Amino acid sequence: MFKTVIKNIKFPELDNKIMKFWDENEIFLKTDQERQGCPEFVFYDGPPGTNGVPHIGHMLQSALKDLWPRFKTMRGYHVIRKAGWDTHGLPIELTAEKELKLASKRDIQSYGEEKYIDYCRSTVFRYKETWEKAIRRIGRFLDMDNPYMTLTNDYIQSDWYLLKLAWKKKLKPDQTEAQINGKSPRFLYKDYRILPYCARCGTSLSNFEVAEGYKDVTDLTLTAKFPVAGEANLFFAAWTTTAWTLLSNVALAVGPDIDYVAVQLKEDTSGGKAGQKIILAKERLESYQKQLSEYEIVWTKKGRDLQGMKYYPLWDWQEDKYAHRVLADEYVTTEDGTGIVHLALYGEDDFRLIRQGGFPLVQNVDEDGYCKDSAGQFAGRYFKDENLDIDILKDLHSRDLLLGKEKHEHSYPFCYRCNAALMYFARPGWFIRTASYRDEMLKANSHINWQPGHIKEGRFGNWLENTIDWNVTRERYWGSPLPLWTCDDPECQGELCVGSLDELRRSAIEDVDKILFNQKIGEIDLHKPLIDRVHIPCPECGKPMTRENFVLDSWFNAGLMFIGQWGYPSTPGSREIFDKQYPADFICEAIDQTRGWFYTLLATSTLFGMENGLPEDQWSCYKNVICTELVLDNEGLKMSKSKGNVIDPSILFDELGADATRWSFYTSNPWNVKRFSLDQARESVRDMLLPIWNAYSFFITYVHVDKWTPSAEETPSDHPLDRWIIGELTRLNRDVTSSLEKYDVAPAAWACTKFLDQLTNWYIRRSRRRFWKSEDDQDKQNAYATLYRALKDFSLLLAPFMPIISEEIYQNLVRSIDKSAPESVHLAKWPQPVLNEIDEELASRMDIARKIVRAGRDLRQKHSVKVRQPLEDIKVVIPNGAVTNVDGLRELILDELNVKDLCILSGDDELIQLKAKPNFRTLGPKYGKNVNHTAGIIRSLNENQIRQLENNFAIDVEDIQLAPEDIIIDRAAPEDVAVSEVEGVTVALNLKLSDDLIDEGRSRELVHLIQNMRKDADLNVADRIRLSYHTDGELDRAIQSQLDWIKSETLATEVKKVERSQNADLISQKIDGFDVYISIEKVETS
RNA sequence: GGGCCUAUAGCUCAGCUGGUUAGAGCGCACGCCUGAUAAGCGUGAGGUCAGAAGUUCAAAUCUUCUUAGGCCCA
Repeated sequence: MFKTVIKNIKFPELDNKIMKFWDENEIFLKTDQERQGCPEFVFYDGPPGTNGVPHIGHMLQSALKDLWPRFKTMRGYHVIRKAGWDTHGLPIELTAEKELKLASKRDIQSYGEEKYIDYCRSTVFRYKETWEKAIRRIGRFLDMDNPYMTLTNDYIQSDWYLLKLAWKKKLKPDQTEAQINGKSPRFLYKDYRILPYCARCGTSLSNFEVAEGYKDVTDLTLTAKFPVAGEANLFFAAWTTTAWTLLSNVALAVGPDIDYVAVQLKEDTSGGKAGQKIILAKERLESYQKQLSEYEIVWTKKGRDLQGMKYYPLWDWQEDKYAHRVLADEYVTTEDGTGIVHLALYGEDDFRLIRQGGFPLVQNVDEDGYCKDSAGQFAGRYFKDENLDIDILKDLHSRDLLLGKEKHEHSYPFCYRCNAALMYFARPGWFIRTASYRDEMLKANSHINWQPGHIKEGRFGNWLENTIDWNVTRERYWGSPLPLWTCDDPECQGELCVGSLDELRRSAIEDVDKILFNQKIGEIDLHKPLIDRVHIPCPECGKPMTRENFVLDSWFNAGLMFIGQWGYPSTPGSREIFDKQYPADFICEAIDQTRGWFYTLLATSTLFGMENGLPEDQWSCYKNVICTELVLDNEGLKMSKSKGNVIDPSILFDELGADATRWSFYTSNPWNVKRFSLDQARESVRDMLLPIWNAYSFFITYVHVDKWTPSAEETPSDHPLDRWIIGELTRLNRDVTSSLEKYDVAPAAWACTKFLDQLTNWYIRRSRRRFWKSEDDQDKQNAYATLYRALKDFSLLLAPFMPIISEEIYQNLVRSIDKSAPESVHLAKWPQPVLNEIDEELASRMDIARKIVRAGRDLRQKHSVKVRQPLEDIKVVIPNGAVTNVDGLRELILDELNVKDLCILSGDDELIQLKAKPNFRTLGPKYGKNVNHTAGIIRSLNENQIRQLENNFAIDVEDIQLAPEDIIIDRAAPEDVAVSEVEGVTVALNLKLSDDLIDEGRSRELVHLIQNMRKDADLNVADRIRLSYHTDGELDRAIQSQLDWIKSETLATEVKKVERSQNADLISQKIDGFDVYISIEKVETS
């Protein structure tokens, strides 16, 4: 027997109940166990960092990430849903630095590397429980007991495995990169890159940190004169805002297409002596007017013609036979300075050009910000020492190498921690040659299904096209260690990349297990600082090698979770599970991951795939991906603490519950920016949850009255409502299934909303009488069986979306009467749509019936005739081409509109005016420019002509032949008749009231009053009553004429007309202005 | 500065390959219903489709530009 249903449902309480049920019965575990041996559906969960709290955007993520695993489990797949946590990376170190009040790497050194790293480790899981709670609260099934964590030894060894793969792989000799720098052809190689760097803190900064610290400052800028080699009195003029970088100048850059002039000074000026010739961009002449004064242009040349010219360095100690030449590059502009740029190894573009041009890598200011001994008279000076600029300036001036100086205001980055001026410094790092397998990554991308589609060729494709080699290391402390050892002898090139702990054991000089044993955590620990104490004999010279002091980019770390989560390949058993769990069918993250996780997964898995001989379509470790957008507040602003517009997810759960919160994310495309508000989320309760609950509760109420139970061999009903709703259910099943298979959630949700409307506002509404009528006939059985199936299947289809309410309904509708059924809706089979249950013809007839009803209601409203007042007849005109047969649906319409008769009129009734409208779709191609002339003719066609066309005859009008398909016939109602039209369906209601109709209407009013009294008396729907009333005259006549009907409607066993004095319980009411006195009394059944 | 996305009713969003009068839900107004009832239903008002130009017989839809917002990267 079905359990009774709480009318006053509180969804957050239902959440508790169902989640408790899941826990106690280990439903999640069973989704794993019961699908063992089934085909795998592979889902990868991206690892969030847990030193921050989850926000509403993560709820969107969770809602989506939970949907497909549930769906696929029901579809018969085995789905592993392993949680993951990102436990490395800069955010953790920044938190630690802040809390320990450490401002620099030097501070960290003096605090103690080991203590610092211990502290980092201790903060990693600070909000892990908060995360776990939020994930559970939204009803997500996720294995958080066995998560993958990037800090484990198994995971780190996966890092090592992949790095070793890259290290072993070499460029082919014909690949150009090998020629450029003559460096290691390995796919893992050491190089430099320019990073924002604080010399005082000894730390490079992330872009984000740099952005924190820009300030407007006034600096002394100067324009130096570089003497052209072999030409007396000819100089290049180059401008700089950082005089100290001149100490490391190695080249000058010009724009290839920029016009440069050599101007000869006519007199001595502050910038030079008469006769000297200065080279600068023509466009910049004007701004040097003061220094140049009177001059003459000697020649004009394009920048590219200056390329290769040699010049003398500003100081003797800078001499280097490979340096001090001019090169041309597009990046040079004439926006400021002289249009000639001095290059030193303290800028990103500089670095690129210096490298491309094969210039020496000179840095005369060291990483502490002091001039090196090689910097002549400036050795030992601090780079931002104010006098340094002035001394350089004076020195140049004294040797007539200064064209000009001025104060210049610009914005310059400062260290956000210590306020010192930053410099851009070349830092070492280890790189993976991603650029050399760009084409392979593009091929891999071609096999990925992106939602939304434009990401594939757009944002992500563009990013791949522009891939440069990937710096996978950071000069930090807390992270996966780079497993690369290089020879202590600087002359020796020996290096070794270690691919696993076992390999390290075999290779190391020391006893690895002893050195790496971390007392505090009681196990081997591969992190710094222990790993730094391991040495390996050099394969080249046999001397000891020391580990390169880097940790891995945490993006690299996270990017190889496809092997890392199993600890592949070093963990026993990982190969077997990896083979089954690669590649992922589905991942889902926010759009910022195109440069993050989406990219790093692809970059690592493509390398992995190529090296392991996987086919091209498996180079990407994910096949389908949904990119979600941001969740904003209802003003379209980013939620942030400072604006105070953050919606705490727990508020949603406490007020609305998990299902409603989830649903509010499913109803719009997740790849569009979502404006989110609590009010909007509340709509999910009102629009979906309550109507579902009401429908379910309605069913249970009547099932209890009739003690109905489903039987195994239901004969299919031929009632049109039943056949129709089953067809719509099947259609829903088909549409939801295909949408979800395409990873397109919103249309699936919309289809559910539409079905719910059809179920509640039409099927149940129109079937109510079938449930409450007293005969227990086949029709009633059919109604029960149909509604039962609709609710049951609907709950199955909703299960991936709203796991709670669907579980509750399933438990009652299925499990409470069939203990052999799957224990949970989430272990049940997804219903298979039987497509021949969709009767398209019936569906379109039903559609017309609903339109007729709408038009009829419209008329009643316009003429203020209540639905309780029966009317004689309704006339309906249905457009040509539509189904004219409403047989079987006639009763529905009559009942809904409370009319006695319905007649379908042929199209030529006087009710209707025929109008022809041009069908541009066919006319356009036929008439082209003359389409408007033809359209005019069509609009002025008379009814006869239209009828001819309607009857499929072509006609000629004004020499133009019109075909039937050229017009669209519009049946409009003339303004002055009581007629209404809804989407082509026109109806007329007969509003004339006969005495009989009036009597009927009044007795319906009486029934209405009695029903209200039943409700007020708290009677059960099946309780019988005795009815007493008093009235006279017209109203009494009406009651007498409908007595039997009134009795059956109100379940009155007897009706007594009484005098007012006879019964004190009589309650005074009014019907149509007549007084009536009524009392009811419940009949006690024995 | 570059790439990508977005702009449609008061709000949140649909609108496919150009083609009838641009749709839905919410909100609002009015009304209905009441044997799902601290629910339910209907009708109505409300739009120069961000702006401009172009292609076309025809543009919310295609092209270009502009404006505003967003994300990512420099």
